[in-house]
Amino acid sequence: MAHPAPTPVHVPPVADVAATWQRILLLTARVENKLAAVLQRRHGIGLSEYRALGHLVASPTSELRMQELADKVGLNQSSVTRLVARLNAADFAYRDLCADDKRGVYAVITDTGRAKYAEASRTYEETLSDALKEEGQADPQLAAALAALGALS
Amino acid sequence: MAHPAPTPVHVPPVADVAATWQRILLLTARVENKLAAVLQRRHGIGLSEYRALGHLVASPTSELRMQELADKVGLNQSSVTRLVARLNAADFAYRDLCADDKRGVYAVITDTGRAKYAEASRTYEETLSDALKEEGQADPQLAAALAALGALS
DNA sequence: TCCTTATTTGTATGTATGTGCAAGTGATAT
DNA sequence: ATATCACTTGCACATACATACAAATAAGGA
Repeated sequence: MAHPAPTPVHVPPVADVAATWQRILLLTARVENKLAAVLQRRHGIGLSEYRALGHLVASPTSELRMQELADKVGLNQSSVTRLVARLNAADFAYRDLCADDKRGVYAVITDTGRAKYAEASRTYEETLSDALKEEGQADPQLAAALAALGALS
Repeated sequence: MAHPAPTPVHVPPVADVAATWQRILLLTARVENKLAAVLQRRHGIGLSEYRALGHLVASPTSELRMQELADKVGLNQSSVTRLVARLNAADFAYRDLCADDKRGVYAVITDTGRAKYAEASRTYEETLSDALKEEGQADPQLAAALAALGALS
């Protein structure tokens, strides 16, 4: 083959979708593991618990129906039953029966839960920002993608 | 305050890192769940199993040390012991003792495993591409980020 | 050198946990 | 009544962590 086209400096990396997906998964796994570890160590709380508290805090009424909470945290109903049980055991939330529909159950955040969330959220945000920044430095292409989402700094 | 700076047409969406991270997590959760479901239904195989087979196929020697495999699939060493046990039970791989280091164990893919992977990988790639495309359509900003990584089409 | 002992390495097993699915229960709606 | 809804419970499973074990390697002492 005479005169093969000179390879451009930046070979556009062939977009192997599966390989790219794996990179994304490894990113999320590393960051999530770090978040979970830090939250557990510094505040004695799990990721699911933390996020559930976050959604409860964000609720104007300080409470959410079990199914709503399930949707928000991305767990199924049965998992949320147990999650709220754990929050209850830690005194971060309690279960309140719905007055007008006796099937319904509200998960309500307590003051203790609020305080725990306030405390943990500083750690969470900081750890998350740092972790993403770090990942971005190791992989500029990833950094660009994260920046496009507004996930950096 | 007189003369506040006129708000530009595109308010740069305030980059709440945590909220963005949640979007990414929901994306991965949805896609991974879909992949897992389709793989399980059409090929009777789990995601971890599929990915382990992928790494074994990619190995020039068709085998990997347990710890190597653990690193690649992003699982704990003990989880890989059980993962390979499942692959073994399904006749997709077998365990081979390392000759020069009797502590070492190789996980070796079988022809059956190879065939299963070849078959499942078509489903996997297709499902993944479709799912990402779909997610991208629902969220243009996400689409841009995915495109930056070469994860689309 | 050879033997003994300690440390490290590679993997396996016991146990606990969080999760999903399927089935169950009681309340509501049609 | 019957079906549907909101949630809970029983069960199974994949995973992580701590521990155990066996092989390899290192360190001394004769």
